[in-house]
Formats: sequence, structure tokens, C-alpha cells
Amino acid sequence: MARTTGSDGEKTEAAIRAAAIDLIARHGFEAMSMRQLAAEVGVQAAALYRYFPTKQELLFVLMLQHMRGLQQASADAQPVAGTPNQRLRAFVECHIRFHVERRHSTHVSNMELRSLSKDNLTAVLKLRTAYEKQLRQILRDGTESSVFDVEDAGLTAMAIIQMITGVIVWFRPDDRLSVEEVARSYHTMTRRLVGADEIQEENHVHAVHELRI
Amino acid sequence: MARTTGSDGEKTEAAIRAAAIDLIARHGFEAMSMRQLAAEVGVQAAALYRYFPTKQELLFVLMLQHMRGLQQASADAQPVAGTPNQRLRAFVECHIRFHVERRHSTHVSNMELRSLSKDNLTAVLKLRTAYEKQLRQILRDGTESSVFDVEDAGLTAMAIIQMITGVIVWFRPDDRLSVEEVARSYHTMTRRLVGADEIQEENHVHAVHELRI
DNA sequence: TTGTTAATAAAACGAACGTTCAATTAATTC
DNA sequence: GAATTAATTGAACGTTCGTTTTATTAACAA
Repeated sequence: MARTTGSDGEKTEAAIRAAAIDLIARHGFEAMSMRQLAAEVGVQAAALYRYFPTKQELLFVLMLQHMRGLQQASADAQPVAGTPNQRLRAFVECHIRFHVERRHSTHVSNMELRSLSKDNLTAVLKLRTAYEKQLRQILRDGTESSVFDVEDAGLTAMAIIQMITGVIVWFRPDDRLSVEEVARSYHTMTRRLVGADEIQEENHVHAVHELRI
Repeated sequence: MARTTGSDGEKTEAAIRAAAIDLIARHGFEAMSMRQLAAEVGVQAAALYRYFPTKQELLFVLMLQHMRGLQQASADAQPVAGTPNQRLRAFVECHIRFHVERRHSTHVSNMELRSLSKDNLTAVLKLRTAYEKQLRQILRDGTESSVFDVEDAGLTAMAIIQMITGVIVWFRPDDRLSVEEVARSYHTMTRRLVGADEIQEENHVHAVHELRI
């Protein structure tokens, strides 16, 4: 046999990406074989190489896609000229929503960094660092204008990111809590963590809330 | 060749464990081959099977060792009849010290869960859950006696654990901050996160401090 | 309809994998 | 010093890996 009826390059590539994210998230990149991936897509292993030259390149593409999506979502969620409190809220809640909605993709991007080649790792880390820089800037701005009380912006940013990314470790879509409830809870904890001014905070929450609805 | 001069079973086993932790942490369990591990130890691959019947069993033993060490360290650090604030401080600082001092071992235990067989995973998760239960209890006790203000003890416990375990992702021993400084910073953030009473807290910090020196 | 291109199958490549087995030597015991 | 046990080697097992090559068919354009 050869080309099958109804075969379509775009659909096949999309199916490969989706199946790869699923398999890598569940079993790990090294543990997933190209034959296993091909079987999941419903195709022979050789067909995968029409779309991705190597297994390594496939992983790299998936991670780039994830990081760009995160950057985009974050940029879209940020208020144009928000206060530090508004920006922090937007960052935290967007981060949690994005990661919960793309659990598998997030798992791949967080757990498989060591499977990247040196150059590809550098490229992905560059995007990641740029993303994290946003949070550091929010913390610094808030501290400067005295709405936050943060000792070390770098350390605090890392602590917050670890905390809010960790949601995907325990959260399941059919949990007793909804994504929105979780996002709100984590935002509350984050606010406390940065020593956000309580009264000012309430105003900001409402302001942002109104903007969103 | 066969048995080498100066060969000693106990030393070889210890060397295998140490090398395995190092290699798995750096490259991942699936990516580490038994031949690679053997080479690191300075031995042939077949020799490994004198100490561990399978690669899977090796991983399992390493994780059990890690979890038991963590349980022990945590138990040793807990004050016999401490206040929630004292217990929280002991838990957080002990956790950070332990994880920073055993970065590689922690990496293995956190990242390679999916490489465990079903039964082995169950056993390791049981230990992990028991450990996390301690923190939930501290949060509940503190909330009950109104020294903490925690909405959801389960969710907050997970958030704290993710945050304080995340230290190993960015912390390096030769960093600008010492382990003790980091532990203190994270404890401060944790206190804020659980809404710990400020004045009472100061007293507790000093009390614990005096106990320790 | 014919020629071209896109998409895939089928088979094969050498290399590496976890693991086993028999042989061999060092250390220990009697 | 002989017998036994502990520790290890070296070679081999069958399997699976990522990848390449070649042939074959579907879809499409002229």
C-alpha cells in the first residue's frame, strides 16, 4: 500500500502534534517511540518523517508552540495601563487558566527540557526567561510604588511561578473546584505572598472585574 | 577477567546508587542505560544485576530511600509540642534544607514517578501523601486556633509544597544566597501566604531560634 | 487523460537496549 | 593450602530503537 484515501498533510501533522503531546506527557519523551506515536495517529512510523525530520525536532516544535501560546495569552490578558495589582492578578489568573487548559502541553514543556539538544534548550529557555521577566517587573513596580512589600523580586517571582504552575500536578478538570475558583484562590495567596495592600487591593479587584465582564 | 582486587560489595552498591541518582537526575531514567551507569561506576553492566534485579527495582529503591530520609528529617525537625507557627516554620525550613542538600535525589523522586511500575508508584505515593498530610494538619490546627487564616487547607498545602520544592529548580549551591537565607525567605513568604498573625509570629521565631542554638 | 506531486506503506539499516549465563579470579574460611 | 564464597568479566540473547530507502497509490493540474 501507499497513499491512503482521504489522507491530508495538514490533518496528519495536527494529529501527530496532538498525539505526541499526549504520549510524551503520559510516558515521557524518551519512553515514547516513533512507532508508538505513529500507531496512535494511525499511520506508519516512516510517515512521521514527512512532517518532522527527527524526534528531537518534533519535541522542539511542540515546546516552541507552547511557549508562544503562553506569551500570546499573557500579552492578551495584560491590561494596557494597569496598576501592579491589576497586572499581578491578570498574570496569575491567565497563567493558571492557560496551564490547566493545556495540562499535557505544560507537562511536556516543564518535564522534558533535559531531552532538548543544547541549542534547542537555549532557544526555549530564552522564551521562558522572557515570560518570567514580566512577573519580576510587576513585582518591582509594585514594590517601588509601595503597593507590594517584596524583599527579593527575583526569588519571589520564582516562588510564585513554581506555586502557580504546580496547579497542574494535582488539579483535575472534574475536581470539586472549578478552574476559576482555583485561579481566584491562587491569586489570593499570591497577593498575600507579595504583601499587597489590602484596601487598595479590593478596589483593584473590582476594577479588573468590571473590565472583564 | 573476573573479580577485581579490592572489590567490595557494599562499596559497589553505594557507588551504584550515587551514580544512578546523578545520571537519572541529569538525563532522566529512560535515557540512562545500564551500560552508561556501569561505566560511571567503573564496572561492567552485568555486575549491576548482582545488586538490583532490574532497572525498575533500582529506581524504586532510590525513591524509597529518598522518601524515608525526608520523613526522618521532618520528624527530627518537628518540635515536640510546638505551636502551629513553630511547626510550620520547622516544616518549611527542614523541607528546603533537605531538598537543596539532595537536589539530584529530589529531582529523581519528583520527575520519574511515571517511570515506576503501578505497584511501585502506589507505594511511593503512599509515603508522599503521608508526608504532605503533616502540612495539612499544621494548617488546620493553625486555622482552628485562629493564628492562620486559611480558606482551603488542602489547596493551600499543595500550593506551599509546590512553592518550597521549586527551590531546587533555580537554586545553585554557589548562589548569591545561602541555603539558610533562602529557607528564611521562603518561610516568610509561607507565613504571609497562610495569613499568620504577625505579632505572635515574631515571638515564635525567637522562641524556635533559641531552642535551636 | 496524462503527468506531476503529495502522502503513505513496507521493508530494511545498524545501533543500542535490558538482561542472562558461563567462566574466572579475589577474598575468606577451615 | 585446599575448599568455598563473593565479585566481576565478557560474550551473547532477542528485542526495540530512530531513521532511511524504495515503491506505490491518491489527489490534483494541464
